[in-house]
Amino acid sequence: MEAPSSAAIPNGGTGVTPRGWQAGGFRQSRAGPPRPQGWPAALNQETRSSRPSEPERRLWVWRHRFPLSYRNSDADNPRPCFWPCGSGLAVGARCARLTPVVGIVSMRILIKHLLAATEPREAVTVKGWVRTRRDAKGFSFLALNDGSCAANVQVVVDAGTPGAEQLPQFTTGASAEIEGRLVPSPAAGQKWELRATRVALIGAADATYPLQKKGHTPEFLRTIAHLRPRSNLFGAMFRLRSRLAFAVHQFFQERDFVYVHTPIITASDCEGAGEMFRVTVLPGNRDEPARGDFFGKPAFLTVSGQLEGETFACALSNIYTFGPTFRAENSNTARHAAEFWMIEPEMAFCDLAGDMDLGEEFIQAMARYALEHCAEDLELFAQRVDRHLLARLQFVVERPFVRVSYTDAIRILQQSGRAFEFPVLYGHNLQSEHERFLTEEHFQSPATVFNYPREIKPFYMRLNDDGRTVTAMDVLVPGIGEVIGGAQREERLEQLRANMAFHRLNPEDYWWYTDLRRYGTVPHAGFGAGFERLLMFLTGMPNIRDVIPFARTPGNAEF
RNA sequence: UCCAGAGUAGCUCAAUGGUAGAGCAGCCGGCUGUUAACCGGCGGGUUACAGGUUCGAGUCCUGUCUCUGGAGCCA
Repeated sequence: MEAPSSAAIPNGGTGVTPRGWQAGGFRQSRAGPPRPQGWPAALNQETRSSRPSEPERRLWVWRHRFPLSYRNSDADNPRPCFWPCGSGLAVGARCARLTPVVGIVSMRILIKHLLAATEPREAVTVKGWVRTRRDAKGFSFLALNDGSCAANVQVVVDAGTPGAEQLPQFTTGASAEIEGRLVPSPAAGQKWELRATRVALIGAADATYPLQKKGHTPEFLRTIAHLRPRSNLFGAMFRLRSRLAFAVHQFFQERDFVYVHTPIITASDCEGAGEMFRVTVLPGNRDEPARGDFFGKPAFLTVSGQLEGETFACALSNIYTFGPTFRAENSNTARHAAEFWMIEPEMAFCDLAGDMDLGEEFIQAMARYALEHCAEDLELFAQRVDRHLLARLQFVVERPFVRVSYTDAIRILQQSGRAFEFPVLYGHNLQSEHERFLTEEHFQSPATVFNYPREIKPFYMRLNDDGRTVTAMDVLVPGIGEVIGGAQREERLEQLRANMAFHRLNPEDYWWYTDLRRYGTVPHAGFGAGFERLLMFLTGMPNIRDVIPFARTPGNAEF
C-alpha cells in the first residue's frame, strides 16, 4: 500500500509533473472528479521505471470516473482489487469488464463490508471520521465511521503503533486512515474490532467542530446541514433516502412503467396548483413583461408533471415521473417544502379502482423494501424517533388499506360525536384534524378516501354518473396525512370542456391537453406521491426538513 | 399568511425584579479492555437585536429578527 502522499499523485499538489502523461491527455480536466488519495503503485512514477502504457492509463481513468462499473462482488471468492480508488467497493469486488493488469495493492474497505466479515482478516485499510476516542493506559479506542453503515468500527491503537503519536489529534470529527487486522473483539458491544498496525491522520477537526458525541436536537442540526449527515440519525436518513429512491424505480420498472422526464421549466400554470416560482432572464424578475424574456412568455418551475405525464401515458400506456417539484407557497409547516420530489405514475386504460390498487400497493412495497433492505437504519429510527415504527410498517405491509368514500367519511366524522375545531360539512375539504381522526383513531390504519365533490377538486378529474362527485382519491396515513393524491382523469372531450367551464378555465391554455381527448382518447388514471412524505412515514421523522439533504423553505436557502 | 410558544457558554438547559450557573464539549491531570467511559481541576457570557419602565432587568413593557408547534394550502 502506498502511503497517500501528494508526492505520489501525478500533477498533484507538490508539483510533481510527469510531463509525458500530459501530452496524452492524462491530466484530468478541470471539471473532472477529485483525485484519489493514493495512486496505484503500478501507475506511480516514483515506484516504477517505465511510464504506464496507454491502455493502463485509460483503464485507470475510466475506473475512476465510473466507479459504478465495479460489479460481480463475490465475497466467497475475494480478489483484491487493483484500484485503491476508495470508490466504495469491497475488497474482493471484481470488475465485470476489466482484469487487473498489474500488482495487488491494499485497498480501502468500507466499514459496512468489514463488519460483515465472517472470519478474521489481515491487512485491511479503513478510512473514515472519528466519532469518539477513549484513551486507556498504553492504548486507545477509536470509534470510526465512514457513513457506509450506522455502526462504527472499534479500532484499538497501541501506543507504539506507527502514527500513534498523532492520537491526540484524533478528536471527534477528524478524518483518519487505519491499517490493521480484523479480529474478534474480546469485549461486549461489538463482534469485530480492528487492531491497528498503522494509523494516519488525514484531516484534523479542532475544538470548534460542532458535532459532539452527545445527541443534538434536529433544530440545531438543521443549522449545520453540511455536517449533519455525519451524525448517526442523518446518516441513516440519507442512506435510506437513497435506497428508497432506488426502490421507487424498481417498483415501477418491474411493472413495465416507463420513466418519463417531464419538464422542470413550464410555460404555463396548467394545474392552477398554487404559487409558482418565476423563471426569467429579465433583470429584477419583473412580473409583467414576458416579451423579450427567454421563452417569450412567462415561465415557471413546475408544480406537477401530471399533464405532461398524461400525454406520455396516452402513448406508452404506463409511465411514471420522479423528479423535483416546486411550490412558492408561503407554507411554514413540518410537512411542506418549497422544493420536493414527487412520483407521478399515470396509467392508460385504467380506472379509479386500478389507481387505488396501485397507490396502496406502492405504499406497501416501499414499507416492505425498507424493512427488508434498511433494517439497521430503521432500527435507529425506532430507537430514537418512533418506537412504534417497526410495528407500524409491519402492519402496513400485512393489512389491506381501508377504503371509504368521501360521503361515508363525512358520515363517520359527523357520527363520531367528536367536537372538531372545524365543522364537518359535505362539500368542504377534510381538515387535518378530520384526516387524523380517520386514520389514527377510527380506522387506526392507512385509509383511501375516494369520490370527492367536484367543487373541491381540479378540472381534470372524471365526473361520476351522480354528477356531483369526481373520481378523486387520497391515501392518508397516520401521522402524516395525505401521502398520495390521485384521480381517474376525464377522458370525454365534451365533459372535459364542461369541467373547464365549471372551474372557469380558458380552454385555449390547454389545447394540447384537450387534444389527447380528441385523438384516440382512453380512460386513464394516476396519482402524485410526495417522496419526502413517504420518507417521513417510513422513518417516523416528524419534520420534512429532516428528510431532505438541504431543505428549501420560506426564508431558508442556505447551503 | 394567521394563532401560540421560545431565544441565556460551542451544545442541552437552570436562574422570586437584587453577585448569571450546571452537565456535556475544550484544555490540564488521574484511572481504566473502554462502549455517548469514569474521577478531579481550569478557562468559557454584549442573556437574539433596538428602545422603554425601574434605585436595579436574563426576568416587566414596545418593536424587530430568528426558531419551534398548530392552522390554511397541498404532496
